[in-house]
Amino acid sequence: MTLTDPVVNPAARHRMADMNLFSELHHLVIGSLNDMVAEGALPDGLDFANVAVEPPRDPAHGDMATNAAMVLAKPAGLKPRDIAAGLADKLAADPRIAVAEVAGPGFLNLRLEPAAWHRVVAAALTAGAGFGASRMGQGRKVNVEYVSANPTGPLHVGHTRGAVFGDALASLLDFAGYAVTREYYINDGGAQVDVLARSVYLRYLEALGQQVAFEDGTYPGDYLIPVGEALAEEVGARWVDQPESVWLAEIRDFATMKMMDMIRADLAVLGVEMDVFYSEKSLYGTGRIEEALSELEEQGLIYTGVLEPPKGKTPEDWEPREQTLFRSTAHGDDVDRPIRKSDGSWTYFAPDIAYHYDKIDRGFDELIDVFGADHGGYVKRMKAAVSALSNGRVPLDVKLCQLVKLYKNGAPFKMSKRAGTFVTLRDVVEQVGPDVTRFVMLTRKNDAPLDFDFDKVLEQSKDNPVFYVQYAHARVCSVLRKAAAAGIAVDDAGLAAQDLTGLAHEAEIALAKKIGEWPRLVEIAARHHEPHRVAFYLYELASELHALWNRGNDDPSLRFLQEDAPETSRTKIALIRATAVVISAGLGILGVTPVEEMR
RNA sequence: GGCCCCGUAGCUCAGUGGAUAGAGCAACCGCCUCCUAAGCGGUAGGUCGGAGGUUCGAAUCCUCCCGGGGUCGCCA
Repeated sequence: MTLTDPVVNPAARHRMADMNLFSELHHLVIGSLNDMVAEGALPDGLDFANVAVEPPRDPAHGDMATNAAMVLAKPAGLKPRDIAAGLADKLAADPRIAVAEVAGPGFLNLRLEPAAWHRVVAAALTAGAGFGASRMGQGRKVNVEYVSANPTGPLHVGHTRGAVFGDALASLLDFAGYAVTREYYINDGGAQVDVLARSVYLRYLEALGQQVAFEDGTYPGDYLIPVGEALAEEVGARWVDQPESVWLAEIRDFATMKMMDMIRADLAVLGVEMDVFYSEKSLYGTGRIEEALSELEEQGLIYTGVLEPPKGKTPEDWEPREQTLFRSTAHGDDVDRPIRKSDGSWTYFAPDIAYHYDKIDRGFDELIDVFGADHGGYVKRMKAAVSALSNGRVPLDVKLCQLVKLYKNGAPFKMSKRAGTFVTLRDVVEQVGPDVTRFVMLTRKNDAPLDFDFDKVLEQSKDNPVFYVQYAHARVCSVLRKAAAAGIAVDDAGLAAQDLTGLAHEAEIALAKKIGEWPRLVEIAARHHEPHRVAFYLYELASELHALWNRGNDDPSLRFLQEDAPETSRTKIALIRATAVVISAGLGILGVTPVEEMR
């Protein structure tokens, strides 16, 4: 996926209003390069796609750096430093740029005028929660499928991570300009809901006073007791001593409905709200599965055949078997995959194909599936199916969430259904709250395992990133309250209009620069489908604020409230209020509420 | 054995094809008559698992190898 398109794009002017300094300067650089082409300083027909404007790793190299000269040197047949020098002359004429100097092998380092950073602060105050929102997605329709837990019991910790990840990713994409649908696929069509029904039947008998035994192959969980009771209340004793054929279908529907009510409530506790719950069962008997498969059949991708045994390790009960197969290898999979069981019924893969076909049919431009890491082996065949069904038009990105390891006071906390130490989503949220749960779940990349310590996540110290970020926001609010009490106006509109030329100290500019990174970070995180980047950025932003705050200890002129100097105070308050605006926006994407005080 | 993910400071982890690879913890040295010290500054700590390759430039892309985890035809 490429971010933007080239060169003289009329939309470029509008992007200026986004106040993404990086993309602004990128367009400036590209424009200058075009000028150089027009003047004959560069040959025609150069590809500027790899020209980047980025913050250098070492701040000593300035505020921005571009690799333009090094990328273009070879195709242009010129020395990188010569191109850089020519480009530097052009860029130096821009009012935002204080210094443009050639460095190293041909980097062009740019130092910006403080006013450029002041504009960032004002833009944040003006845009408020919308600061950093991007048009990158151009309204493209994205479907994010997540959680999709079997409707057979309460959500557990693993689901919690997927729920938070998927939800934050959806918010991030929304913020980046996509039209997002949050979706949950209910696996209510397979054998596991029959098991659920039998388990509920036992609880039903129990509710009617019978002694029952839970054998293997049933769910013994207490959460089914009220379901059995509710069923007994509704139908009375009429299914006692009746064969399964009489009650199975009805109890299955009843139980699935109850489970989904519970799951919805669990998600609500976490603050997750789906747009669509899509039932697997609704695909059966309606021709939807057949429709999807006939689409594949027309492409010659369905055949009857015998699979080779897995290479290396052959299962003991392996025997050659003829089955209906999907030629997923034609779309990048390693082996073809069965879509029918030997009894003629569908494998789980068949309705999944139909489900994704339906998503494509609903007009989504991109699909994202969030799965647990144990579904890794499923990725290639799903991508193959989507590729085939959409003729390669719709990309599917599958994000795998690794395990969550639980700790209590530094000691591993083993989960066991039998020992009753099964930790549910609700357990976690009730113990530490939705905000902490959500933030902590995003303090690791999705494909890295996550340690979750019930005690450490509640610790109020800088070791706890949740607290650290919240504290930064609270500190700003504290200053605003004090300022208001001193009669200083601190409304955002007024602060946005404040003259900021007084913000000149390097520690103040450093904070403004961090704020300026926000729009760029949003786009990078969205492009990678990685919401954890938002959490890490917020930590860095909070760190800049805490640093500046403490500089006030040594240097009173850096304190935000300056006695008898309300204008100076307002200037400094504009900076930290802009910081709070970004923290608030970032936390909003993560689904975390910013706190105003922490006492 | 095939496929997927991971391997970066003593520990836990960030890192967008860019310059001398970062943060937190732990260790050591400092900072509160002052907006929340629930915080901040500094010192020290690295063959980015290994070897090739692509590139002007690789922790990042490709190949192979080593180590850890996941997964592997009628469970979803």
